[in-house]
Amino acid sequence: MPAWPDLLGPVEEVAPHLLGAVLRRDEVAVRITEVEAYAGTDDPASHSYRGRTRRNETMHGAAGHLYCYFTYGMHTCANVVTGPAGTPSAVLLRAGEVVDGIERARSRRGGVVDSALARGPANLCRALGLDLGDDGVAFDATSGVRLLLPSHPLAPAVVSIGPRVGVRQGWETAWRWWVTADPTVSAYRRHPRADPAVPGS
DNA sequence: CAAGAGATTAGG
DNA sequence: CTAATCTCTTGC
Repeated sequence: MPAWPDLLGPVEEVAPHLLGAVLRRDEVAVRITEVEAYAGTDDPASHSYRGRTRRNETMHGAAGHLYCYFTYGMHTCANVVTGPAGTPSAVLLRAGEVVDGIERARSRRGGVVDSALARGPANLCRALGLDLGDDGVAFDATSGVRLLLPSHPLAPAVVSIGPRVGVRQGWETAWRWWVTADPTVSAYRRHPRADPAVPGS
């Protein structure tokens, strides 16, 4: 029996179930309002599309771990790994609502309105104090990083679905889920040089 | 080996 | 629109 049976499964099924989950890092907790799915070698937008590297090592591990990566020379983003070991897939946590430790989150983010404290994948990490040192940690008491899944998935009526933000290849795949009209959700931005639509699709 | 792109963001 | 400047991929 895997440690996180609810996280193990096709990433496009697990991802929307993470909406409403609470990710806690010590005293700060965030209720997840926006996620994106990234799969293995068939998904051109995924870090694991071109195989295993030192950076995406955690993505190839077992479900129930945190995959943190560094990007654009300055930002950390966090994912929940959802595949069995050897099958890379993960859910990018794009935005959330700070539900505990808001004073600490404010001091880390400096000057933004509360709804923007954890808006955007890199900002969510800053609010929670997550960085590369948290890559690969398991969700358990000893790591200080915990994940509380909702007892029931959010009703489909309050969930919106659309294309992933900022990806150049595979942008047509509607693998982004967010809580409809939630003020903490980030704005959609197309990649400046997104691949043209495939004719006939 | 050098250059470019990237699951981003804040600031003009 | 640009800079910030890490990690990996692509091109010469």
